[in-house]
Amino acid sequence: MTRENLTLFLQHSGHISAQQAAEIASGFKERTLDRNEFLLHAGRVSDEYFFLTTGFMRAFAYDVDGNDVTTGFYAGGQVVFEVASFFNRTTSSEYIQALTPCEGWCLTHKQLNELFHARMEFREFGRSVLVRGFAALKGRMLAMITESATVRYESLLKANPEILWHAPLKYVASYLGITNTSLSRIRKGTPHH
Amino acid sequence: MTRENLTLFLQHSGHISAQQAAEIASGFKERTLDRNEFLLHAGRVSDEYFFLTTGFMRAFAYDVDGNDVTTGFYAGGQVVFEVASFFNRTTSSEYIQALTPCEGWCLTHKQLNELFHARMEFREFGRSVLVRGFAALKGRMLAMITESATVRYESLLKANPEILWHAPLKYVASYLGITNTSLSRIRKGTPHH
DNA sequence: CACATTTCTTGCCATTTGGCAAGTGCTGGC
DNA sequence: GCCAGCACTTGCCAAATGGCAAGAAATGTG
Repeated sequence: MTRENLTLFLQHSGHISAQQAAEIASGFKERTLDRNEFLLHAGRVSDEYFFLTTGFMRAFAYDVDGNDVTTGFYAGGQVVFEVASFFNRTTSSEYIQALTPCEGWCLTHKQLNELFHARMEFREFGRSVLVRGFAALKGRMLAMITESATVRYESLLKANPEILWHAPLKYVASYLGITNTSLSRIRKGTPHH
Repeated sequence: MTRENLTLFLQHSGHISAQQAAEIASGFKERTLDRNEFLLHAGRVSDEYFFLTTGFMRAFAYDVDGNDVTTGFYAGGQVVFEVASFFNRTTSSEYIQALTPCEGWCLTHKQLNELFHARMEFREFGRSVLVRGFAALKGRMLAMITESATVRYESLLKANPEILWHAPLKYVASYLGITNTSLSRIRKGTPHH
């Protein structure tokens, strides 16, 4: 993706004027990731605010028993970073990994703060990224509490079919909060027993 | 709570100087709620950024079957508002209700934006409120996926015993993602069958 | 204080989901 | 192109959680 496209992306995602968007875009550094490459390792401090333009990523953590649990999926057009680690400058307990080759643009924490300080529109954009992520997670949580695994899977299939294109089913399963065995049975469709 | 205490609260919660804190505090309006009174109704737009000083509150929504699902609990010292509704100025799908008589201080969306614009320290404070809420919800989600209902209950009991003081068990149950029947059996301790 | 209402518990059983292990199939590297 | 290693499926059964309904306990109200 060219820097011109990044400019357009900023304009459309966040009510930012063409002029401002071009100036903001000039500070970003291009970054690509190979398939399976990590954007962030657990134990490190997240210092990349990454605008993913093409490709597909996931975030995951290990639970106490050492199981890999997928905490999020990210497609092109989304901002990818670990919120708490990035803003609080604490070590991350999550990994972020490319599931396909990825391209995008990134800012360091320092650059982001300077831009937030200098440009109100970009500040609003940054806030809306946080608010959007928060609201999405609340929705997932409510679904987790009130809907069956089957319904959660069907909703995901309808709302985010691209996840099923790019991620192995075992990652989808832990994201949905079920085992890969159960997901397999749900996908088969017939009642299990 | 006096306005002087609000000033101290701001100082300690957000690296805000005494001088700034006093100026910021001067804009807040005092607000009290009776037990069971609503801070926010579903269908309305949240316009109160509420610093709860004393009392206990909960947020909840209704699922498709009309069941009341508790989405959050709030104790004194926390900021209470519906993030998406407040910042995006959209109608809320959640209610926020006082479980005990409550006291606190509030800001409107307009006031908050003016303060964010004028005062960098307060902006940082606002961001940290969002980040903290986001991280807490991620932790709850991970626990929901990886831990049994019994473990989730025991963790809650250890980390937030005040919830059990103030909220009826049926609210705690839906917050934990289980039925009140199951919570009752978990509390009893003996295996159920 | 007495009543009505709500909350909580408990027994019975159903349903959902998980664990394990074997088997199948796909994929990627040499 | 072959082999090794994952990923996925499936059968069997176990464990966790839920649904319902009755009763007990707590709570609010006049």
